[in-house]
Amino acid sequence: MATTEEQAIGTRWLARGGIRPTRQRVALAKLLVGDGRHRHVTAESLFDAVRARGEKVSLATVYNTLRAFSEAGILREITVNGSKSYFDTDTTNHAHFYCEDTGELSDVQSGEVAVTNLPEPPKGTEIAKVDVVIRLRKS
Amino acid sequence: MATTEEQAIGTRWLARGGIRPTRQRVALAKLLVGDGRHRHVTAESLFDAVRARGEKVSLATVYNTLRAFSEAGILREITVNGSKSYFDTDTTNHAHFYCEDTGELSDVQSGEVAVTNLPEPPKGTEIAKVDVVIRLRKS
DNA sequence: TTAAGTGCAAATTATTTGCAGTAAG
DNA sequence: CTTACTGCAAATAATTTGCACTTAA
Repeated sequence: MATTEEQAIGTRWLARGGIRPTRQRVALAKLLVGDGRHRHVTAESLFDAVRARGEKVSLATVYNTLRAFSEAGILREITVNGSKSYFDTDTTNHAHFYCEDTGELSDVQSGEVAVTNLPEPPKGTEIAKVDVVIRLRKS
Repeated sequence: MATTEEQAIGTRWLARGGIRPTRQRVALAKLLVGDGRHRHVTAESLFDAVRARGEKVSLATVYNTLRAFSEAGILREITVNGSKSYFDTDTTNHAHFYCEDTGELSDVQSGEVAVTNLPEPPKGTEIAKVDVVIRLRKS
Protein backbone atom coordinates (compact mmCIF):
# COMPACT_ATOMS: atom_id res chain seq x y z
CA MET A 1 0.00 0.00 0.00
CA ALA A 2 1.31 3.43 -0.90
CA THR A 3 2.37 5.68 1.94
CA THR A 4 -0.02 8.34 0.70
CA GLU A 5 -2.88 5.90 1.01
CA GLU A 6 -1.89 4.99 4.57
CA GLN A 7 -1.77 8.67 5.27
CA ALA A 8 -5.29 9.15 3.95
CA ILE A 9 -6.50 6.34 6.18
CA GLY A 10 -4.81 7.95 9.15
CA THR A 11 -6.32 11.32 8.37
CA ARG A 12 -9.79 9.84 8.05
CA TRP A 13 -9.33 8.08 11.36
CA LEU A 14 -8.37 11.35 13.05
CA ALA A 15 -11.46 12.97 11.57
CA ARG A 16 -13.60 10.31 13.24
CA GLY A 17 -12.34 11.64 16.56
CA GLY A 18 -12.68 15.26 15.50
CA ILE A 19 -8.92 15.65 15.82
CA ARG A 20 -6.87 18.16 13.90
CA PRO A 21 -4.49 16.36 11.56
CA THR A 22 -1.12 17.89 12.30
CA ARG A 23 2.03 16.45 10.77
CA GLN A 24 2.91 14.56 13.96
CA ARG A 25 -0.55 13.18 14.53
CA VAL A 26 -0.84 11.95 10.98
CA ALA A 27 2.54 10.26 11.30
CA LEU A 28 1.39 8.47 14.44
CA ALA A 29 -2.02 7.64 13.02
CA LYS A 30 -0.38 6.13 9.96
CA LEU A 31 1.58 3.78 12.18
CA LEU A 32 -1.44 2.96 14.31
CA VAL A 33 -4.08 2.25 11.68
CA GLY A 34 -2.38 2.65 8.29
CA ASP A 35 -2.42 -1.03 7.46
CA GLY A 36 -5.93 -1.63 8.69
CA ARG A 37 -4.99 -4.06 11.42
CA HIS A 38 -5.33 -3.52 15.13
CA ARG A 39 -2.35 -3.10 17.42
CA HIS A 40 -1.30 -2.47 20.99
CA VAL A 41 1.29 0.19 21.67
CA THR A 42 2.91 1.99 24.55
CA ALA A 43 4.11 5.57 24.36
CA GLU A 44 7.65 4.28 24.23
CA SER A 45 7.04 1.69 21.51
CA LEU A 46 5.17 4.13 19.32
CA PHE A 47 7.87 6.72 19.82
CA ASP A 48 10.52 4.23 18.71
CA ALA A 49 8.44 3.20 15.72
CA VAL A 50 7.86 6.71 14.48
CA ARG A 51 11.51 7.60 14.86
CA ALA A 52 12.47 4.44 13.00
CA ARG A 53 10.42 5.75 10.10
CA GLY A 54 12.50 8.89 10.17
CA GLU A 55 9.69 11.17 11.34
CA LYS A 56 10.52 13.69 14.05
CA VAL A 57 8.01 13.60 16.90
CA SER A 58 8.91 14.30 20.51
CA LEU A 59 8.16 11.82 23.25
CA ALA A 60 6.00 14.37 25.06
CA THR A 61 3.89 14.75 21.96
CA VAL A 62 3.49 11.00 21.70
CA TYR A 63 2.20 10.94 25.28
CA ASN A 64 -0.12 13.88 24.76
CA THR A 65 -1.34 12.50 21.47
CA LEU A 66 -2.14 9.04 22.82
CA ARG A 67 -4.09 10.68 25.60
CA ALA A 68 -5.94 12.91 23.14
CA PHE A 69 -6.79 9.94 20.93
CA SER A 70 -8.12 8.00 23.91
CA GLU A 71 -10.24 10.89 25.06
CA ALA A 72 -11.60 11.26 21.56
CA GLY A 73 -12.57 7.60 21.63
CA ILE A 74 -10.43 6.42 18.71
CA LEU A 75 -8.05 4.54 21.00
CA ARG A 76 -8.70 2.55 24.14
CA GLU A 77 -6.33 2.70 27.04
CA ILE A 78 -5.58 -0.60 28.71
CA THR A 79 -4.11 -0.81 32.17
CA VAL A 80 -2.42 -4.08 32.92
CA ASN A 81 0.29 -3.16 35.35
CA GLY A 82 0.95 -0.10 37.38
CA SER A 83 3.99 0.91 35.46
CA LYS A 84 3.02 1.26 31.82
CA SER A 85 -0.06 2.21 29.82
CA TYR A 86 -1.02 0.34 26.69
CA PHE A 87 -3.24 1.69 23.95
CA ASP A 88 -5.36 -0.46 21.67
CA THR A 89 -6.65 0.58 18.26
CA ASP A 90 -9.58 -1.78 18.79
CA THR A 91 -11.95 0.26 20.93
CA THR A 92 -14.63 -2.41 21.29
CA ASN A 93 -15.03 -4.45 24.47
CA HIS A 94 -12.76 -7.46 24.13
CA ALA A 95 -10.55 -9.51 26.40
CA HIS A 96 -6.76 -9.51 26.51
CA PHE A 97 -4.01 -11.88 27.34
CA TYR A 98 -1.22 -10.27 29.32
CA CYS A 99 1.98 -12.18 29.84
CA GLU A 100 3.52 -11.11 33.12
CA ASP A 101 6.90 -12.51 32.17
CA THR A 102 7.31 -10.72 28.85
CA GLY A 103 4.96 -7.77 29.23
CA GLU A 104 3.31 -8.77 25.98
CA LEU A 105 -0.33 -7.88 25.43
CA SER A 106 -2.47 -9.70 22.89
CA ASP A 107 -6.08 -10.07 21.92
CA VAL A 108 -8.22 -13.01 22.84
CA GLN A 109 -10.15 -14.16 19.80
CA SER A 110 -13.40 -12.29 20.08
CA GLY A 111 -16.21 -14.71 20.69
CA GLU A 112 -14.10 -16.89 22.90
CA VAL A 113 -14.69 -15.18 26.21
CA ALA A 114 -17.93 -13.73 27.39
CA VAL A 115 -18.80 -11.80 30.49
CA THR A 116 -22.33 -12.72 31.43
CA ASN A 117 -24.77 -11.56 34.00
CA LEU A 118 -23.33 -8.06 34.29
CA PRO A 119 -24.43 -6.47 37.55
CA GLU A 120 -26.47 -3.32 37.92
CA PRO A 121 -24.07 -0.41 38.39
CA PRO A 122 -24.46 1.48 41.69
CA LYS A 123 -27.10 4.19 41.39
CA GLY A 124 -25.86 7.43 39.92
CA THR A 125 -23.32 5.62 37.79
CA GLU A 126 -23.25 3.82 34.48
CA ILE A 127 -20.87 1.31 33.00
CA ALA A 128 -18.22 3.00 30.88
CA LYS A 129 -16.46 -0.18 29.85
CA VAL A 130 -15.59 -3.64 31.01
CA ASP A 131 -11.99 -4.77 31.02
CA VAL A 132 -11.09 -8.43 31.05
CA VAL A 133 -7.43 -9.28 31.39
CA ILE A 134 -6.28 -12.88 31.46
CA ARG A 135 -2.91 -12.92 33.12
CA LEU A 136 -0.47 -15.55 31.95
CA ARG A 137 2.70 -16.95 33.35
CA LYS A 138 5.15 -19.31 31.71
CA SER A 139 4.44 -22.91 32.59
CA MET B 1 -13.17 -7.74 69.48
CA ALA B 2 -10.08 -7.32 71.60
CA THR B 3 -7.00 -5.92 69.97
CA THR B 4 -5.05 -8.96 71.06
CA GLU B 5 -7.53 -11.17 69.23
CA GLU B 6 -7.21 -9.10 66.05
CA GLN B 7 -3.48 -9.42 66.45
CA ALA B 8 -3.72 -13.19 66.69
CA ILE B 9 -5.80 -13.24 63.52
CA GLY B 10 -3.21 -11.10 61.77
CA THR B 11 -0.37 -13.33 62.92
CA ARG B 12 -2.17 -16.44 61.73
CA TRP B 13 -2.78 -14.79 58.39
CA LEU B 14 0.92 -13.99 58.03
CA ALA B 15 1.74 -17.58 58.85
CA ARG B 16 -0.45 -18.71 55.94
CA GLY B 17 1.94 -16.82 53.66
CA GLY B 18 5.02 -18.06 55.49
CA ILE B 19 5.81 -14.51 56.49
CA ARG B 20 7.77 -13.53 59.55
CA PRO B 21 5.54 -11.59 61.94
CA THR B 22 7.49 -8.45 62.73
CA ARG B 23 5.93 -5.64 64.74
CA GLN B 24 5.20 -3.61 61.58
CA ARG B 25 3.77 -6.50 59.62
CA VAL B 26 1.48 -7.53 62.43
CA ALA B 27 0.26 -3.94 62.75
CA LEU B 28 -0.56 -3.88 59.03
CA ALA B 29 -2.07 -7.36 59.05
CA LYS B 30 -4.33 -6.39 61.94
CA LEU B 31 -5.70 -3.51 59.90
CA LEU B 32 -6.08 -5.64 56.81
CA VAL B 33 -7.78 -8.74 58.18
CA GLY B 34 -8.31 -8.12 61.90
CA ASP B 35 -12.06 -7.76 61.66
CA GLY B 36 -12.53 -10.64 59.27
CA ARG B 37 -13.91 -8.59 56.43
CA HIS B 38 -12.29 -7.98 53.08
CA ARG B 39 -10.94 -4.62 52.04
CA HIS B 40 -9.16 -2.75 49.29
CA VAL B 41 -6.20 -0.57 50.19
CA THR B 42 -3.46 1.44 48.56
CA ALA B 43 -0.03 1.91 50.08
CA GLU B 44 -0.99 5.45 50.96
CA SER B 45 -4.34 4.58 52.53
CA LEU B 46 -2.87 1.79 54.61
CA PHE B 47 -0.03 4.02 55.70
CA ASP B 48 -2.51 6.67 56.86
CA ALA B 49 -4.57 4.06 58.66
CA VAL B 50 -1.68 2.56 60.55
CA ARG B 51 -0.40 5.97 61.58
CA ALA B 52 -3.89 6.91 62.75
CA ARG B 53 -3.71 3.96 65.10
CA GLY B 54 -0.53 5.40 66.52
CA GLU B 55 1.76 2.66 65.18
CA LYS B 56 5.06 3.76 63.66
CA VAL B 57 5.63 2.18 60.24
CA SER B 58 7.47 3.89 57.44
CA LEU B 59 5.88 4.36 54.03
CA ALA B 60 8.68 2.38 52.39
CA THR B 61 7.92 -0.53 54.66
CA VAL B 62 4.24 -0.35 53.76
CA TYR B 63 5.19 -0.58 50.09
CA ASN B 64 7.63 -3.42 50.64
CA THR B 65 5.19 -5.24 52.88
CA LEU B 66 2.26 -5.02 50.48
CA ARG B 67 4.51 -6.40 47.76
CA ALA B 68 5.71 -9.19 50.03
CA PHE B 69 2.13 -10.09 50.98
CA SER B 70 1.11 -10.20 47.32
CA GLU B 71 4.02 -12.39 46.38
CA ALA B 72 3.18 -14.70 49.24
CA GLY B 73 -0.36 -14.96 47.91
CA ILE B 74 -2.19 -13.55 50.91
CA LEU B 75 -3.07 -10.33 49.06
CA ARG B 76 -4.05 -9.77 45.47
CA GLU B 77 -2.80 -6.74 43.61
CA ILE B 78 -5.36 -5.02 41.43
CA THR B 79 -4.38 -2.67 38.66
CA VAL B 80 -7.09 -0.27 37.64
CA ASN B 81 -5.23 2.79 36.53
CA GLY B 82 -1.63 3.43 35.68
CA SER B 83 -0.95 5.60 38.67
CA LYS B 84 -1.87 3.65 41.77
CA SER B 85 -1.87 0.03 42.90
CA TYR B 86 -4.70 -1.41 44.95
CA PHE B 87 -4.46 -4.50 47.11
CA ASP B 88 -7.37 -6.75 47.95
CA THR B 89 -7.56 -9.08 50.93
CA ASP B 90 -9.88 -11.30 48.91
CA THR B 91 -7.49 -13.31 46.76
CA THR B 92 -10.12 -15.27 44.87
CA ASN B 93 -11.12 -14.42 41.30
CA HIS B 94 -13.90 -11.88 41.51
CA ALA B 95 -14.96 -8.80 39.58
CA HIS B 96 -14.59 -5.18 40.66
CA PHE B 97 -16.34 -1.92 40.11
CA TYR B 98 -13.96 0.95 39.61
CA CYS B 99 -15.33 4.47 39.62
CA GLU B 100 -13.15 6.62 37.41
CA ASP B 101 -14.48 9.81 38.95
CA THR B 102 -13.80 8.99 42.59
CA GLY B 103 -11.07 6.34 42.31
CA GLU B 104 -13.19 4.06 44.48
CA LEU B 105 -12.83 0.33 44.09
CA SER B 106 -15.54 -2.06 45.24
CA ASP B 107 -16.50 -5.69 44.90
CA VAL B 108 -19.17 -6.94 42.60
CA GLN B 109 -21.39 -9.39 44.44
CA SER B 110 -19.85 -12.72 43.65
CA GLY B 111 -22.20 -14.77 41.57
CA GLU B 112 -23.36 -11.78 39.63
CA VAL B 113 -20.74 -11.74 36.91
CA ALA B 114 -19.30 -14.75 35.20
CA VAL B 115 -16.58 -15.09 32.65
CA THR B 116 -17.48 -17.98 30.41
CA ASN B 117 -15.77 -19.79 27.63
CA LEU B 118 -12.26 -18.97 28.78
CA PRO B 119 -9.81 -19.41 25.91
CA GLU B 120 -6.90 -21.82 25.78
CA PRO B 121 -3.80 -19.93 26.92
CA PRO B 122 -1.01 -19.73 24.29
CA LYS B 123 1.23 -22.80 24.48
CA GLY B 124 3.97 -22.59 27.07
CA THR B 125 1.79 -20.44 29.31
CA GLU B 126 -0.94 -20.95 31.86
CA ILE B 127 -3.56 -18.67 33.28
CA ALA B 128 -2.39 -17.05 36.50
CA LYS B 129 -5.56 -15.12 37.12
CA VAL B 130 -8.40 -13.34 35.40
CA ASP B 131 -9.15 -9.75 36.21
CA VAL B 132 -12.53 -8.25 35.47
CA VAL B 133 -12.92 -4.52 36.06
CA ILE B 134 -16.20 -2.80 35.40
CA ARG B 135 -15.42 0.87 34.93
CA LEU B 136 -18.05 3.32 36.03
CA ARG B 137 -18.67 6.96 35.36
CA LYS B 138 -21.20 9.24 36.96
CA SER B 139 -24.39 9.44 34.96
C1' DT C 1 24.24 -15.03 66.39
C1' DT C 2 22.71 -13.97 62.02
C1' DA C 3 19.82 -13.65 58.23
C1' DA C 4 15.89 -11.00 57.40
C1' DG C 5 13.38 -6.66 58.11
C1' DT C 6 13.19 -1.58 58.70
C1' DG C 7 13.72 3.36 57.87
C1' DC C 8 15.46 6.99 55.93
C1' DA C 9 16.78 9.63 51.86
C1' DA C 10 18.15 9.32 47.30
C1' DA C 11 17.17 7.14 42.85
C1' DT C 12 14.03 5.49 39.26
C1' DT C 13 10.31 5.38 35.94
C1' DA C 14 6.36 6.73 33.56
C1' DT C 15 3.98 10.57 32.66
C1' DT C 16 2.56 15.55 32.78
C1' DT C 17 3.22 20.45 32.41
C1' DG C 18 4.91 25.39 31.68
C1' DC C 19 6.06 28.13 28.29
C1' DA C 20 8.09 30.03 24.09
C1' DG C 21 7.91 29.07 19.36
C1' DT C 22 5.22 26.91 15.13
C1' DA C 23 1.58 25.66 12.32
C1' DA C 24 -3.34 24.59 10.94
C1' DG C 25 -7.89 26.56 9.59
C1' DC D 1 -4.77 35.95 12.12
C1' DT D 2 -5.39 33.31 16.33
C1' DT D 3 -6.04 29.29 18.62
C1' DA D 4 -4.40 24.89 19.10
C1' DC D 5 -0.15 22.01 18.84
C1' DT D 6 4.70 20.95 19.61
C1' DG D 7 9.04 20.41 21.91
C1' DC D 8 12.02 20.84 25.26
C1' DA D 9 13.30 20.80 30.00
C1' DA D 10 11.72 20.82 34.49
C1' DA D 11 8.13 19.07 37.63
C1' DT D 12 5.37 15.30 39.56
C1' DA D 13 3.88 11.04 41.58
C1' DA D 14 4.16 6.40 42.80
C1' DT D 15 7.25 3.18 43.88
C1' DT D 16 11.90 1.07 44.63
C1' DT D 17 16.49 0.82 46.41
C1' DG D 18 21.12 1.36 48.92
C1' DC D 19 22.77 1.01 53.15
C1' DA D 20 23.48 1.35 58.18
C1' DC D 21 20.78 -0.14 62.01
C1' DT D 22 17.49 -3.36 64.47
C1' DT D 23 15.12 -7.46 65.53
C1' DA D 24 12.98 -12.10 65.28
C1' DA D 25 14.26 -16.91 65.47
